[in-house]
Amino acid sequence: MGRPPCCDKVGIKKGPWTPEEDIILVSYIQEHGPGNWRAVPTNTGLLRCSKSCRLRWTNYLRPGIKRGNFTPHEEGMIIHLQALLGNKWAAIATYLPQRTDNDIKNYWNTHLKKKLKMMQSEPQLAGDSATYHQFMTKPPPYGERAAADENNQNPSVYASSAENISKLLEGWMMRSSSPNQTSAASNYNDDRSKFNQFSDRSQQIGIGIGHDELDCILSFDHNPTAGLDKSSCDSSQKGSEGSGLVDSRGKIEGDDHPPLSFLEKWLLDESAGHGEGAMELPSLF
DNA sequence: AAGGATACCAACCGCGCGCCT
DNA sequence: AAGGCGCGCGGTTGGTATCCT
Repeated sequence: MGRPPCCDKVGIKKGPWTPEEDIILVSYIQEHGPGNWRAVPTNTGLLRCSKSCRLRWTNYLRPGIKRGNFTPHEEGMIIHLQALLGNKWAAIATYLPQRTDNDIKNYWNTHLKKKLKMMQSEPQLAGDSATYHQFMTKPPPYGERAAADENNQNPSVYASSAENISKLLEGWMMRSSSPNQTSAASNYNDDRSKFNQFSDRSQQIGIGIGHDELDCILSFDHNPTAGLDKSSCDSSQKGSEGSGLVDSRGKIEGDDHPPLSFLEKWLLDESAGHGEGAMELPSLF
């Protein structure tokens, strides 16, 4: 028996999502919460597969997602967790609640795998943790925009999902109102005002994202370390199911972590003690 | 300046698991 | 108990951006 397609292929749109589609999806999820993905395309009229909707939400639109460069600490966590768990990106992502499994997977494939390969080709580096740290944190020789931007603390680097929503909303509002309104801008103040616009507008159209929630989201953009303390946003996130740091799968707050108490302890200690500071190799492995 | 090479990342695809009937 | 269905996960691809020659 062949497996039936997850959704009717006829009339299903593929490829990049448009701002309009994002708006529709976000507003629907804000109203109904994530889940029941099968019903999303039919209820919203989106010509997208349910899978595509879920993916778009979890990897891009979900609030609390930190995008852009990974901190050395995050790198360290990924490396160790990957060594321990293998390519269980979803499991790894539970320890990095601001990152999506897709993001981690991409980062591993494009950056870390390469770094580790270089490590293996220069094994003398591995024996010296200070050198290792230097090696792990130095930017790769080529095309490492993220690492360069890290030093600038460029707000646009930490582009949260809210910023994405803001951007798409900006375009949406430009179309739906005056065509000569704001052009694309990336500085903090512009973002700030866009967030306020978005918040106001969202209230009007019933999406229901308040200023507090946007403030919380903004804090991820401009204070990356704050993300490690997820309690900082709990109050404003609790109300919206699956829209907080905890993804729709609810893995973070649950007790279903893998039995990694030793590692877990280290990770928690690292988070508490180091923030995004220099990664140091624990003597665990 | 232009074309090729490389890097990055959003999105797709197919499979497996678990729940429900 | 078995099959159907929906969701989640991991691997992969394709488009775009950036860098190099």
